[in-house]
Amino acid sequence: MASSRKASLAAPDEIDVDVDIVVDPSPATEREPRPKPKPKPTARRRGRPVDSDGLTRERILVAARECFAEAGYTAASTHMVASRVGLTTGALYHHFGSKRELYLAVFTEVEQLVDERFRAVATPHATFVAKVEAILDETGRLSTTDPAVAGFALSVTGDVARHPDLREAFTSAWARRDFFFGEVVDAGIATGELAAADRTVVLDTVTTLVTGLLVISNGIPVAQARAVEGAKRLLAGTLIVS
Amino acid sequence: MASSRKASLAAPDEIDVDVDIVVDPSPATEREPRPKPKPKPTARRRGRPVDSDGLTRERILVAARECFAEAGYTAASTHMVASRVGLTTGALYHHFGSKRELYLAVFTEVEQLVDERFRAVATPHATFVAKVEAILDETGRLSTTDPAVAGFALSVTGDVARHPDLREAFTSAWARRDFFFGEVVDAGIATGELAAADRTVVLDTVTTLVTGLLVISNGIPVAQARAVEGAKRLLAGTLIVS
Amino acid sequence: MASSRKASLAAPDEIDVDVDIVVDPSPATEREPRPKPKPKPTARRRGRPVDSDGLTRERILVAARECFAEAGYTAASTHMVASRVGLTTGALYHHFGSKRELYLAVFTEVEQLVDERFRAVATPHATFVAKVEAILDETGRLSTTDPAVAGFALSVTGDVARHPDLREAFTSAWARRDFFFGEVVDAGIATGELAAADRTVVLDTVTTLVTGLLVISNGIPVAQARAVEGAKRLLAGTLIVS
Amino acid sequence: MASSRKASLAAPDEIDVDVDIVVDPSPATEREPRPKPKPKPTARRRGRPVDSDGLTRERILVAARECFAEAGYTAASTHMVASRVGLTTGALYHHFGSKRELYLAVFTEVEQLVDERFRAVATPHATFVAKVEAILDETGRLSTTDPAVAGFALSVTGDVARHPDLREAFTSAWARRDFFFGEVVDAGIATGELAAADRTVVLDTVTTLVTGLLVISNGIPVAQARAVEGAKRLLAGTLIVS
DNA sequence: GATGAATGAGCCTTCATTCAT
DNA sequence: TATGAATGAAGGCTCATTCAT
Repeated sequence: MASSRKASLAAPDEIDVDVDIVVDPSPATEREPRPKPKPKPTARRRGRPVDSDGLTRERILVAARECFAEAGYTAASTHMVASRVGLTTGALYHHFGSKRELYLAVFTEVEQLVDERFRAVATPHATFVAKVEAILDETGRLSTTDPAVAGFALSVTGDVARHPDLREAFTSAWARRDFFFGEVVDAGIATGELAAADRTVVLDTVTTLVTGLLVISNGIPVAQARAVEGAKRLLAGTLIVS
Repeated sequence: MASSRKASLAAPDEIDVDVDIVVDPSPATEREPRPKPKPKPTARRRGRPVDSDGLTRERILVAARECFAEAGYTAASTHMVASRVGLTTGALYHHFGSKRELYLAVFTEVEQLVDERFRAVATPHATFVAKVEAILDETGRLSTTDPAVAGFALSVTGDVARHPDLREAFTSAWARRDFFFGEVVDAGIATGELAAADRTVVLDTVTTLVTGLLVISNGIPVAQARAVEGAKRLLAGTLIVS
Repeated sequence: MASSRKASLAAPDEIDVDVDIVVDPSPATEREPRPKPKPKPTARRRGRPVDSDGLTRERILVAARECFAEAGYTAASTHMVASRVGLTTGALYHHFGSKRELYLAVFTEVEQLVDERFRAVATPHATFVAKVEAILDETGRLSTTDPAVAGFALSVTGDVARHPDLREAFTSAWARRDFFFGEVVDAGIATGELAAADRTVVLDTVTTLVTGLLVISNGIPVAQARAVEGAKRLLAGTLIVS
Repeated sequence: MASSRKASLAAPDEIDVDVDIVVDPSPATEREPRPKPKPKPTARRRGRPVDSDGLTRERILVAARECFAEAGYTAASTHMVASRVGLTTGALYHHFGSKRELYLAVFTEVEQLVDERFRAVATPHATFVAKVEAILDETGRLSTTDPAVAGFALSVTGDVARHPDLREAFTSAWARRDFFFGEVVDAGIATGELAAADRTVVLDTVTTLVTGLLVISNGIPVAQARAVEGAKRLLAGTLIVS
């Protein structure tokens, strides 16, 4: 209800082109009790909702993930998250103690999800190159099917750097991913693809690639697809004729 | 006319309020982009020496760069910038019409600086690989000597994605860098190092690498150094034994 | 909020009523988890069905008294009270219609209790001075044994002044105490200790002393003890050598 | 600064204030454009051009004093203070960093004022009794001419007990007053009116009396006047016939 | 009777921005 | 040019209260 007002500005350059930043596929304009199969147009009543299904917490997490991905920690407001779920900010605090806590919860969930996906696609393969290729592919897939996850993953870097109090969970998560990537590299050393001395170098290189892909995806999806291919060919040694 | 707002955005409404308006006698329909008659002192006119103005302006830009790099667009406050220069926020508005304008100015400057540095180190080399290696090295150097620049470069990705109204300058800048990287790739095609058909793939791959390095640098500098090495060896084909 | 679901507790055999379960002097100290409803197996029921209501109600009153004493009307939240009893705020509303009503209930109870204690210690004595001394002593005792009562008694003054809608009960209570103190003074007039003309002066002076003691006690207990002695000696005329 | 606090605590409370009851004839009720800045001879200190309107700060302090006196720390909102001065809450923060800081500033000012007044009236007298009588009289005068000061002075006890972070200034202030009262008592010992052994007892008794008067004044002004008389006669030994 | 979920108002605080000086 | 004061819109969070279950 507060809104209205900026109507006046309306971006004159409606033309807008290209880029078109990612954006969540499910708009959820505002205020709509959205993910509900049964919309129930009436404004929410004061007490406990009739259709409470216990999924609210999960819905909040999803909305929060999108918001943080789209706007970052600071710019994403609790109101933004709440209204996307069709709640008031107060209700959010019934489920999460603070914005920070909410962020951390989203973080944990996302981090776990990404870790699982990477692990799932990499494990079946035997060689380092095959594993990394699978990871790169998965990175692309992730950005496509789950833009919010990718967006969030990107946001994290900046958000955490800026808000020291978010760092706690981040550190452990980063360690976990590092650990996983480490396993991949070690597999390469085992197969002889990599020199043991190059362990950290390779580790950081892979991390850089994946990070770069994640960032790129937030801008131009097509570019990411090509970059994935390029990265794979770089690994395979078929990109540069030499 | 219902302001057609891209449903896509969802981002916060930072958009400058546009309260604007001085008593505008013209009908409301007019949608002036902003009656700001900013002088745009970029182009020096009349031999008039910049009277300290240029000096303060530059100091503000430097401070702003740091702030935006450290905190991101939303979280960096005008006060933070002003106080770093030893001014009050009000004074800022003598040099820049708004936070957004300031950001754009910083952006332009940084983008130009980065472009110049990349160009400077790449040009002397003849081959694609050599050029890219030089760029990668320069990326590392940049992060070390000019963390604010690197930080800002990183922030940009997120900030721009989140604040549609910042996009304008971003698009052109991105195009410029793309253009430069395009030249580098073309050089590779000319030397036969790359297949013409791979142009875009390589372009995006290089971009991804550089982007990844920039992001990484904001977290663990050491990792970046190693990643630079790894990336170079990847290009050279000496990272993976195969 | 973490708040693990309490599910359990239940305690079906809550029927017991007993005499009155004196106010448990050591209720949940602070936000501690729920105070575990003590089973009290040897429940013996009286003829009344007493549905445990009286019990919970009393526990709430005790907790509320403490909270209001500690934090004042505004700052004491319903949550603070509820959690101290091991309930949710919603449950509070089963026993009291509103925070205000709860406050009023506590008020009435406390006021009555104080009145009774003062009356009990003063009555046995015959002279004004003896009665007042007894009251002063009792004030000290009250602050020590029942800090919550003393704290609340003090709080009242301010809370009532600030929240006009609480005034109703206050007025009558004040009248009651005034009435009692009036009796004490009248006793003094009867014995010839006081001049009839001084009635109101003495009345207000005694009130002031007691009030002062109550306030002081909330800060430094020791000081109160000394003040009690001082006041008594002032009455006895042995404080100032003259 | 720990200030001995009883573990059992129970803390005091908002003590009161009540200035109201009668329509407060004071300042701009709400939204008033701005009370004409009464030309208090701007004693511009130091050449520093603090600007002409150094009065706003003072106006805020006055309003805050009233608000805190009337409502206590918790219940007095920044909005309440701001609107009374004809400002928005935001403006408050231009002058005081936080509500707490504002409170502390008011506190310091009030404490100083009270101290000065007490000192001023007590000093001229030679005997303990005379000094105390003067103080008691001044307490009454204070409550009448400056209800906000008296109200605030009273509120302090409760507010400080409840908000530990306000304690800092309080402790020192309390010490200061104690010190002054100590001097008064010492004067009594010097004149032989008091036994040296009774020092603390007398000290606490006087404090209790003054405190009680302050509290009472917030409720029924007339009662206070009578209590002042009663207290003086108690000291003089003419209240009780004996 | 009690819980859990929700609301809506209000609070403290921050911030971009304006404007008189 | 620069400052200082001020505004108005949020923002994060708390709270009394309501109700379906």
